[in-house]
Amino acid sequence: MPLPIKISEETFTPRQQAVLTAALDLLVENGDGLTMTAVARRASCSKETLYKWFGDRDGLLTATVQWQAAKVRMPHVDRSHLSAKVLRESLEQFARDLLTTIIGEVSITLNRTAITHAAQEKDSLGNIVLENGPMAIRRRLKPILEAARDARLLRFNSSEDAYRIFFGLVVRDVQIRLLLGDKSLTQSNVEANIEVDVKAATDQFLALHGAKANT
Amino acid sequence: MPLPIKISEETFTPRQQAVLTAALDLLVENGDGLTMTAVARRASCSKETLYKWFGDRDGLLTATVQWQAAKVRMPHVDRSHLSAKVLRESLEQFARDLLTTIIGEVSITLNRTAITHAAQEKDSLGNIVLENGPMAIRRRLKPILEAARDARLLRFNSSEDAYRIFFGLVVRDVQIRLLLGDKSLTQSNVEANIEVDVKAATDQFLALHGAKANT
DNA sequence: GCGGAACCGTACCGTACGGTACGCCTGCGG
DNA sequence: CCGCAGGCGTACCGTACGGTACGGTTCCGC
Repeated sequence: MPLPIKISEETFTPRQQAVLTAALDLLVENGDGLTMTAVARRASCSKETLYKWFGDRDGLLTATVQWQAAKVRMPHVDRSHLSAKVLRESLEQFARDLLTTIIGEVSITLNRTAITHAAQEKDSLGNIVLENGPMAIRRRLKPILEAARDARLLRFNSSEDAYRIFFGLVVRDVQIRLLLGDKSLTQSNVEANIEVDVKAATDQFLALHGAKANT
Repeated sequence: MPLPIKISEETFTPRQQAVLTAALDLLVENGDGLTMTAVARRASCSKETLYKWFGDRDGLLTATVQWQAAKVRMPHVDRSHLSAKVLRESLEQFARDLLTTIIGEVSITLNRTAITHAAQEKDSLGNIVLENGPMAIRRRLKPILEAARDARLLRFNSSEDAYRIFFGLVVRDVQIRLLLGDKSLTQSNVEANIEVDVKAATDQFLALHGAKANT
């Protein structure tokens, strides 16, 4: 029973959401130690119920990832009143949300799980994470970039390229290092520098693509 | 039996390397379908031998990752004759090597394996990949950046920051998308654009940190 | 109060796989 | 020719876990 790519709102009953929460907690705690027995015990439900609701282990995993991934909220920017100031603030907000998200335990766990899954010819989890992560940001950011270009606040040829540059400037090596378990990048460590990094990335992006840029 | 972080050269006999090759092939083909039985069959050796040589499954995995990761070679740059042209070419070479590496099947497999491993309180594989990937690049790149700053070819405050910006500009969202199994990023797809991306990333980096940059 | 649906808890089954034991072959030093 | 070390192949064991079955309990509609 393949779940839909898009989760609207009440795809799951409260009880089911409690189960998914338990599953996610286990995932965050134990890495992939997500066994059906453990979830059942944690959620105080029977394995039979799990199988009835989610089909099999993969279904439970998919539902969990999907449900959590959909929780990521993007900032909403008013495109009609774009000024240099508003643009900068919007970019900073995007950078801040992006950084805050990727350094979170939940995001790390979800990405790890999806990557593990992708290592087995199964791309469903990867697609969900992609769709709710990078692609969601892209969908939100590109219109803003294009509006800013129309307003002569930015210069670039391809909004796709511009988005990817922004992504790179914000994320850099932070995500891959966290995914690989780099001990020298503690969450608090990165967290403390978020504002600095956000500002730096925005400055750099504007230096490259701002109206006054010579590129 | 923890293996040393650094592999010099003949840590493994040719026969052992054949086994590791088989293990890596299985890893690339089957994702994590690396079972001891499969490796033994592929390498035409007995499981008992595997355990004698590598201790346990983790040891075999570690040896495989370590052995392969150490094969990544970094470009060597002559720091004494830095000119704007040499610097640009060096940066492009770094970008090219970095991109070429991360889009390779082997790199994707190794990173996925290490990330899966990191999802279970085990950071050994992650450390190996980090050490031979991002950190190796950093070690090589930073001296060059600093030399270029001394030669007034670059401007920046922190060479650490400069390295990370370069990394971000080169890698962007390519690696995470590949790790997540993004179908719209085929290897040939990315490969065809390497030269364009390399040039773009270098241009952008120099625009930000080149001597004439206003930042 | 009653029947049934949903669900909990637990016992159970089958399998896959990590790890071990053993029999056999080969090559080599004496 | 003998003994033995190294290694191959295979059979075997124990366990963990996915998936199923079933008895008992709660809750809801009637």
